[in-house]
Amino acid sequence: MWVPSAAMVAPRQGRIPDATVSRLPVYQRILLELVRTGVETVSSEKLAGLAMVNASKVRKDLSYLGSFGTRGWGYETRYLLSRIDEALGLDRDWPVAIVGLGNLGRALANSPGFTSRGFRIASLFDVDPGLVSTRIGPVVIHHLDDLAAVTAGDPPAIGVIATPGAVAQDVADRLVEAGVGSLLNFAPRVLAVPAGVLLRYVDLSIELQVMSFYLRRKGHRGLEASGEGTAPPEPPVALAHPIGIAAPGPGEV
Amino acid sequence: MWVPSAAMVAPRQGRIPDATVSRLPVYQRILLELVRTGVETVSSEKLAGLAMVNASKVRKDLSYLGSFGTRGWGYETRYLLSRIDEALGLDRDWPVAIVGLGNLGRALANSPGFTSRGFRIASLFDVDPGLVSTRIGPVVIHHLDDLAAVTAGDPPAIGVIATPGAVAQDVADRLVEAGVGSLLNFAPRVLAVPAGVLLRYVDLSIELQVMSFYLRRKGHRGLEASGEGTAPPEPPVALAHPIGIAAPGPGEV
DNA sequence: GTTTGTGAAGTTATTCACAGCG
DNA sequence: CGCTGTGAATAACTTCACAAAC
Repeated sequence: MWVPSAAMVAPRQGRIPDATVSRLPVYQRILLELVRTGVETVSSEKLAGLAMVNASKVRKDLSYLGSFGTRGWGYETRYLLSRIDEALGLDRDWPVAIVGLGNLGRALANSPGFTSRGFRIASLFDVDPGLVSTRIGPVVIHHLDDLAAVTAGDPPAIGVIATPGAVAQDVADRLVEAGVGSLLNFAPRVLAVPAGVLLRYVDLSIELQVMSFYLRRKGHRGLEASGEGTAPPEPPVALAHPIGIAAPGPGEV
Repeated sequence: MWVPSAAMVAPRQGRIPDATVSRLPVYQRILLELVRTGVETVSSEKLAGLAMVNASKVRKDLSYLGSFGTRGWGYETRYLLSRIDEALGLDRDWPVAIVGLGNLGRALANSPGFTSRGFRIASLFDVDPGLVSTRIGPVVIHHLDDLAAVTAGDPPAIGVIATPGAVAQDVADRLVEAGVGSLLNFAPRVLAVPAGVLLRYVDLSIELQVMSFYLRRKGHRGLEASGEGTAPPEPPVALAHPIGIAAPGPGEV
C-alpha cells in the first residue's frame, strides 16, 4: 500500500482561489466514481479529460491543497479524494434547513446532494397548512413561524431558500436571525444579509437569459420574435462558464 | 416623453465580457421591478445598491451596451430595460425542451422563468409511463424515445436536463442529435457535447460543497463530525460569487 | 520515458479616479 | 454641482512551458 510522506501531505498555507474552490467538487465527484470502479491512480491529463478542463488547471488546483502526486505516475485516487474531502469540509456533517417545500424544495430535499456525505437535512419549513406536520423522509415540516423555536440552540449551518421571490428576503432575515451561517438562495431575488453570512445564488431565469445572449450571438433564431423584428446575429463567441464547474473544454464552443 | 438621440443608442461593437453578461439578467430583473413601481430614472449608485455590486461595475457593464445615461441625472429605467432585453435576446421567444419531469423538472416548468417574456416551453419528455401523456399546463409530456419525432423540423433552442445523473449524457446526446443549440444541465454530471453547443451547469451538490468550504474557513463547526476529528478553522475569507450574479456587496463578507 | 509542480506570461475582470457633460 | 463613461491601475485567473522527480 502506498503511504504518503510528510512532505507530500503538507497543505499550502496560502488562500485557495475561489475559482479553484468551485472546481474541487467536480474533481471530488469524478474521483468518487473512479474509486468506486476500482481505478487506483489517475493523471492530471485523465482527470482533466473527465472534468472537461485544461490539465495544467487541474495540476495547479490540486497544488493548492498540497503536493501529493507522483511524477511519472499520477495521483492515487483514494488518497486524493480524501484530501479534497478534507479541504471541502466534507469530513463533517453540516446541518441544513430548507424553507419552502413546493416542487423545488422537495426536489432539493430528495436530491443526491443530501444522501451523500457532508450534509444532513436538519429541519424543514413552509407556511402551507397542507404541508406543515407532514414529513419528507424522517423529517417533519414545521411552520415558518416556528423557525426560531425549532432551531434554537442548534442553528443550521446552511439555510436553503426555495420560496417565491416575494418572501425570500423575509425568510433570509429569519434564517440569519436564527444564527444560520450561510444561505443558498433559489428565489429570483437579490438578497441583503449582514457581513459574515455567506450567500450564494442559484437562479434558473439568469441561466436561461445568459443562454439567450449566447444563442443570439451564435445566430440562432428565436421563433415567433415578438415586437419590432429580429436583430442580426453577432459573430460566434466562446461560452462563459456557469457556476465555475469547468472552463470551456473540447466539447464546448 | 424622453427620446434617445442616435449617439446614445449606438451599441459598442466590441465583445461583451462574460462576467458582464452574467450580471445583465440581474439588472434586468431590478429594472423590471423599478419600471413596475413607476420609478423613471435610476443612478448607477442606486442600481448598484439594489444589485449588491460596485457602482463602477454597473457603469462599465452598461457601457458595453452603449452609452445611454444622462450625466448628472442617471439612466431612464424603461429605456435601459429595453436595451438590456435586446442585448439578452429577450425580444425573441426561445423554445425550450425539458427532459425529466420529477419534482425538479416540474418545479422548473412552473417557475417564473417561463412565465415571463423570452422563453416558451415547447416540449416535455420523460420515460415514466405514469407521466407520459399527462400535461403540465397546456403542454403534453412525450416519451423520451419520441424526442426526435416530436422536435423534427423545429428543434428547441434550449434543452434542459433534469434527469438523474446516470442518464444525463444519453439525454444530452439525444438533444444535440435533435438539433438543440444549448443545454442547461441540472444533473450532477460533467457532460461532453460537440463544439458549437453551449453548455451550462446548475448543480446543488457543488453549491453545498462550496459553502462547506467557506463555512470551514469561517470556523463554523460541523455537527457530528464523522471520522478522525475536526480540523482547525482557517482565517475568514471573502465569498466567491455563484453563478456570476453579483460581486460581494456590503451584505456579504 | 512519463508526469508533476510551478514560475512566468498572457488573459480577463474589477476597481480606482477623474475628465467631461448636462 | 452630480453623475456618467472610461482610461489606467490592480487583482484574479488561466495557460504555457519546462526543470525536477520518479
